[in-house]
Amino acid sequence: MAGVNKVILLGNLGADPEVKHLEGDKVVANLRLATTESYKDRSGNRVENTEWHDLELWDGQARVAEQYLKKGSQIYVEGKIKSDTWQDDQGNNRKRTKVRVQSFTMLGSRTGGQEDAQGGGQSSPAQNSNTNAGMNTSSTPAYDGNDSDADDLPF
Amino acid sequence: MAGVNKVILLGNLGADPEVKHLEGDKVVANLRLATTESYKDRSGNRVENTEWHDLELWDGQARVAEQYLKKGSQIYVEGKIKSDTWQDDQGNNRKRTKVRVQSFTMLGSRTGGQEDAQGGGQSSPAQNSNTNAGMNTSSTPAYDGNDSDADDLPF
Amino acid sequence: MAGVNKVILLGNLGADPEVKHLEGDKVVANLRLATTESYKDRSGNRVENTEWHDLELWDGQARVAEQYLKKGSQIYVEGKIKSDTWQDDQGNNRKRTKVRVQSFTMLGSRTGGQEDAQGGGQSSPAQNSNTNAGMNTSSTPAYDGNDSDADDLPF
Amino acid sequence: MAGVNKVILLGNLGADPEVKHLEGDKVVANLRLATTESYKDRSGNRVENTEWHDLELWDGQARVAEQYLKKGSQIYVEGKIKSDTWQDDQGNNRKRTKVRVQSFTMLGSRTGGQEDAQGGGQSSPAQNSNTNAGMNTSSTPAYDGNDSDADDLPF
DNA sequence: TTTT
DNA sequence: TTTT
Repeated sequence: MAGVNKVILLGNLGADPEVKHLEGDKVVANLRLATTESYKDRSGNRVENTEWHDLELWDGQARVAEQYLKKGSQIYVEGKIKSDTWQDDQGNNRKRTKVRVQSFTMLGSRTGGQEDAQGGGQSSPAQNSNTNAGMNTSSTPAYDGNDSDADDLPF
Repeated sequence: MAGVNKVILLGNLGADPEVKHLEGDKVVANLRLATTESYKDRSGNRVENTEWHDLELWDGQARVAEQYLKKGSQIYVEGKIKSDTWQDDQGNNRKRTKVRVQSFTMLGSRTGGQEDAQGGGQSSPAQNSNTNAGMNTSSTPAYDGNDSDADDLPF
Repeated sequence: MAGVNKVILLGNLGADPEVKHLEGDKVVANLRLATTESYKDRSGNRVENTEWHDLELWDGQARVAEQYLKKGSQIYVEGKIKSDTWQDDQGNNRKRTKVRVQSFTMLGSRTGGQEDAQGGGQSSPAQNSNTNAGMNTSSTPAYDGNDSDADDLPF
Repeated sequence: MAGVNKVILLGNLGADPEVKHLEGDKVVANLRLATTESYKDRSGNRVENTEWHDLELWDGQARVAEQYLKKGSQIYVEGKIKSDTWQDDQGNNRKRTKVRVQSFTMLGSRTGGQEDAQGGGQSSPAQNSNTNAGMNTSSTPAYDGNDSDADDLPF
């Protein structure tokens, strides 16, 4: 009965977050995350393999994502697999799988250049560096996922 | 560039493994795994939520699954998310997500009764217990996923 | 700055939990958990290797452990590594490392026999089975670690 | 019997790797890794908490670490907890816990400046950025931990 | 002793 | 000291 459903991802965003502000103060953000593995094949050639993940974040997490993440951002994510199933117009069973994010940590950005990878707005000089500013949406375990509490935003 | 794509699951099989023996000694097994979380809602009622995962195992792993797993088996799984994308008859982009298993460990079975949850064939009395016989397809990290080596089967 | 410190264990308790009730309603439980890996060495002999872990649980988690866990219990654990450092009588720097548990799930018990591995008290027949009764101290992510709330106990 | 003993860390090195070349081509590297969590306490003050981990890497992994890691490097690590126990001069039981690394991925470096944190030699412009050059010691699961194969070095 |  |  008891189960475990845990996903750990580390990769880069393929696009800016898509954020929807719903009624009742609810917010949802959808992210496209690429995780790339690279290895040598038999002939010794380096091969790269990229997997694209659909991430879904809610409320506090979504707001942090909206403010600080953008195309190219590198993040570490913990979450769980969550599938939606429905019937399409032809009556076929359809399924779409995404990762429901429970916490994430910003690691840096690949965009390079002088733009601020963390989305601007911080006054702390430390976080204005382009490299690995490091920010965790749930650094203290006691509030993991408790994203309805705006005061829990990590800054 | 470097990425992490890791899935950790613990749950029970919804059906016996579906195994296909392909040419060239290759074997693939598909499993349906349920992970159930349960929690109390606002009204204090216990709610259960089951997620179904499509697992894919190859070669050595698939052979172990074929021999020892069945409907009801409880397993711990490590793997990665892997999606297939294609166009359907109507030209729509389709996507199917599964978990490519890298290693798994048998924990027990929910089938109860006197049947042998481990699929029979073992002579060890210890492993004939219905509960938590415990078997790992890749107990030693050096061979994690090296499932082309039949000698690496864990028994 | 941002970091990840995560431990995932699955094993059996070597002894009953040691529980201390402190002032101010605080409770701490210490567990000894064995994780065993087994593999074949070069000569093809099966080798078993057991690692012993010191687990520390607080408050709600500790209370669940006290009630339901005992020597032999099989559990799945998520937590983090946490070290205490101090100077001993001779002025040497000493360090003791343990795993601070954030959530755990009961998987079953190896005690066999007719005793109720889950500590008794449940009325649900499903949970009275000796096998894998399955109970999670934080099945819903929103309350992971929120162990100060007695109402969050999973039953 | 079957067990799981898994550690996932993401942090920065507190010092350059200490590498010992042993007889028979064996190499061992020891790393000091800091994982920092930060959270707000009740008064709303940001608190930082750093845990220091002793990492041990062998052979192929150790050689990669020696070449490419240094003080300040940010890495993602998978491994397992491993303790040594012994008796000290006074006959007391002593225990030292470390993390035996199974795979790691370089994420970047905090050293800044013009030095190439990844050790130089890459021609890909993407990898010449000082940030998040990304390199994985075992990108393909089939060789996780198979560090006796020098050809498995990821470049 | 890292990092921000 | 667990478990098989």
